[in-house]
Amino acid sequence: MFLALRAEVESALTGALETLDLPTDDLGIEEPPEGVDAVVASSVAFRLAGELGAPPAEVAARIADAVDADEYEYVREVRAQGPYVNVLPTPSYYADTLDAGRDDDYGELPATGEDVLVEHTSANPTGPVHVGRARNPIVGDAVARLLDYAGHDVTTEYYVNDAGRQMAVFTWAYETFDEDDLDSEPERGRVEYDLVRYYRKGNAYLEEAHPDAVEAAEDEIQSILQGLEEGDEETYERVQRVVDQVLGGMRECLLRLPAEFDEFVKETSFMRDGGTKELAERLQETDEAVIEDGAWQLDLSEWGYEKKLVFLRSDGTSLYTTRDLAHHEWKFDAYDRSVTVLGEDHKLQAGQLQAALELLGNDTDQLENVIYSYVNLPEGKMSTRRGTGIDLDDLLDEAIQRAREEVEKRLDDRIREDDIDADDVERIAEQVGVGAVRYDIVSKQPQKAITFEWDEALDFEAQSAPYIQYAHARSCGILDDTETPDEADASLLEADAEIELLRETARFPGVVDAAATDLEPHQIATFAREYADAFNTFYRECPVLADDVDPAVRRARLALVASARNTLANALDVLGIEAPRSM
RNA sequence: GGGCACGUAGCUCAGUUCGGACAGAGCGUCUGGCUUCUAACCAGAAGCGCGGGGGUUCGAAUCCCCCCGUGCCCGCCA
Repeated sequence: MFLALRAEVESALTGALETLDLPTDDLGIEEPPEGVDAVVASSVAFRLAGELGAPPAEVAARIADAVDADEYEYVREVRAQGPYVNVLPTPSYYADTLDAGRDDDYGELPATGEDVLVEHTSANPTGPVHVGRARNPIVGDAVARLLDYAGHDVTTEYYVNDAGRQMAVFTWAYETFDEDDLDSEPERGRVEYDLVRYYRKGNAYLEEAHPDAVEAAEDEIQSILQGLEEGDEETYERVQRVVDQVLGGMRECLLRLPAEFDEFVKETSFMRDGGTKELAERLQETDEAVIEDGAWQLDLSEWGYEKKLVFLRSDGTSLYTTRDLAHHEWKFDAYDRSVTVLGEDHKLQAGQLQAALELLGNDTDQLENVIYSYVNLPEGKMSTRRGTGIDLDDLLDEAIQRAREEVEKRLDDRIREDDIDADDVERIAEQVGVGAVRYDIVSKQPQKAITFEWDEALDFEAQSAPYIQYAHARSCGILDDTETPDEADASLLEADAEIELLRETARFPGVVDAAATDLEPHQIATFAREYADAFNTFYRECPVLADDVDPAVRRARLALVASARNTLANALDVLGIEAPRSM
């Protein structure tokens, strides 16, 4: 309802300003602070005060007088409060919110018909997913869900980097070394934990072995790269044997979050279909293409890049960015918009990619990036190759373990109404543990650096998923054994806590809209926390099922609780966090 | 050296796009609350003037300039 109200306010203010013969370019619409009855406000009077030579308060009063609230469904009254023009909503604003909130899909916006591709994670298939890059699947999955809620047709893509040097190294190492050569047992039963040992062994060998031996190995690695470039089928099969196994394990790990993908697009596919070769030829024909030291490069100084972008090595082979250009033209072909979630270390590359795409005549307005900073350990960076880092599997296991302890502690602490068996404990522990990890990451602005600390990542009491999940479980506790009334009179909701909760409920679709526009799922995380605050206050102050509650009031409160349950469940759903029915 | 990010209570973070109502939460500290729909909760107290300095403005955490600190990037790697 908030979006509808705001639209009415825009129209009303524009009309009022036109009546007064004032400019309407900036309406100064904002949400008032806590403690103000208004739901929407405007600070436009400040700006017009100078022009009119009158104090802001007087201007605000004049504007408020010029609005006829009767023309609008949700605007009850527009009044000046000091220099602000404040808008109070009609009873139907609350009544319609109470109705809309009871739909299971409350918060989902109407379909836009826009096809959006969200590429995220795309971690090189070299080994177990570690926490350093865990931000990518968590933020990426939330962005995809958010755009879905905002009404777009979303496809998620994992771009598989199976053509680079590291995969050639991996393939060589996998074929060269035996189990006996490895100096450690796999840390886990899953396949990527087994195979990563070959990758690490290979890298160590290249650093430590006799120069002659290293040269022989390098020859083999080069022949793999050349084979891929030439589209040699046997080489391709050899590399894929490693890629598919490791990727399969990584997918299982990501599924625990859960992060799922509609498409796995392989980098080699743009070599095998000739797309990269054709693209390089088009680049060669541009005015910006130059040959330096035998390599084809792009002079992108017009776009502000000092560094030239090499797109063909002196031996004629393509580079990652060359293939990624073909990849992106493929995206542009198939989708209306393309969003990529990537680490800040790829920022320069992404900028050059965009410039090159423009150079090739693409409309890059359809391309957007969500950039995040890596999660580091107190002692430094995490690395798959060196084997330093916390595995995402370990983090999730630890989170679930700590959540299980909490659930069990609470079982001992108090007598509960609901019956919880061992399966329930396990389910709740998983929902809460994984949810806590996701919320910890998705609730922060992605561009801020995070240093990983176990106790911080696994703090269930701070502003965390469990707090929001708990509010949801409480709402279920009220609704579970109760008939949800068909009729509910919103005007009976008069307590501060009730009105506040209803106001917050009304905001939800608007928050989805804003967060999706900005590609910022953390806005949903902030909202969800504030919403849980409002619900918990309501829960404390307004009994629903108590005997002395008037039946009509009870019906209204039940409807409000149903709206709250849907809002909490869907806000969590946007973030990819489960909403337990009991905790 | 250059480019890009980030710097808000003791700690972890919202707020910065689009400048406006007293700068907000959680944790921690202190106080009170479970015969009442789940106390992973609620209510209250103390605590920051937004890295530093200039500027623009009626008004700056928010915009501009300089400086300091931290991170990332500046490969014929990905």
